[in-house]
Amino acid sequence: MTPDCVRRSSCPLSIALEIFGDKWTLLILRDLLFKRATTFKDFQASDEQIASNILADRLSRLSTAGIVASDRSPDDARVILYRPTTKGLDLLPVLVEAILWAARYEKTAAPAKILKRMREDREGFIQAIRQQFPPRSES
Amino acid sequence: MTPDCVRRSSCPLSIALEIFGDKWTLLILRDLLFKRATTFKDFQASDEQIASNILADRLSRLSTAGIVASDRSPDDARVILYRPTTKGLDLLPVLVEAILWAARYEKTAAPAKILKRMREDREGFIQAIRQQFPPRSES
DNA sequence: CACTTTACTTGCATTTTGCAAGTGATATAA
DNA sequence: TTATATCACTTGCAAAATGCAAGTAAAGTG
Repeated sequence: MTPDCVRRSSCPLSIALEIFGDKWTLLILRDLLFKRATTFKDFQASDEQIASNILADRLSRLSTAGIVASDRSPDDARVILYRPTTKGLDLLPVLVEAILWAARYEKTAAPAKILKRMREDREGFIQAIRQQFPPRSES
Repeated sequence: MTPDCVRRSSCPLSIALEIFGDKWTLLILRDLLFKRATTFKDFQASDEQIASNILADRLSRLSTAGIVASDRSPDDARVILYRPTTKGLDLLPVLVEAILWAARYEKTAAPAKILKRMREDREGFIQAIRQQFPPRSES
């Protein structure tokens, strides 16, 4: 993947794609935001079976990009707890639009109820998820 | 890239990413929708300098996925004219959200005027672009 | 009829991905 | 205290995707 410092162009879409334009990055964000994944193990447990080296790489990039933050668990010093920053939460509209598009045109397992909610009250849906993540200083 | 027939999971986001989760696919769509690119040459002319083999591969995937359609030019039989289908136009919200996100958090060359329009009248902005593409039977 | 243009394709080097098997630090059980 | 398990990675290597430069066929131009 392209490092942050060398950009193909200054087009916002191109820059966005250099940050999350791959098969895994937004899926990690999905687990973080929708499935409340917090640990490395949680992310490894998703259906898509991400390889541990790729997961480690993506988490580190997301962290560098300021999209996720992490701390060691106070209960177990082995565990690292990942959480979205505001910049990460602000990717929710992108996730929602991508999900709605795929659900409209492809055969997916998206629950009809959630899709309905997303479609009919996009803002409310996004706000409900945001509220699950308490504001922090470094976010 | 993953072929359409073998899916990692039935999650809509995962499926969406199998279709456009790479560094180039959405940029091609950007050129098609925002810059009115119609020919192979037009797409090659973008700032990001896509390699011709990758461009050919992505156009063929987009075509297979039903996101773009193409016809030979009536004026010049060498030229193939690409255009978005409805399914392609329906990716506009994803593009817009990605652009707004990048413009908010990264240094980009996005014109302030267009961003303002996108932010303040997302629906109108999208509709204005849609109307530039007349409806067709195969779209 | 030579020359150019268009939309690709081909061959090959480089980079990224994916898989399986570690590793070190910490926790837990005996 | 020691053995074992768990957690968050790392490492090595094969396979796939990407990027570059050069080529090609079909069609248009002077």
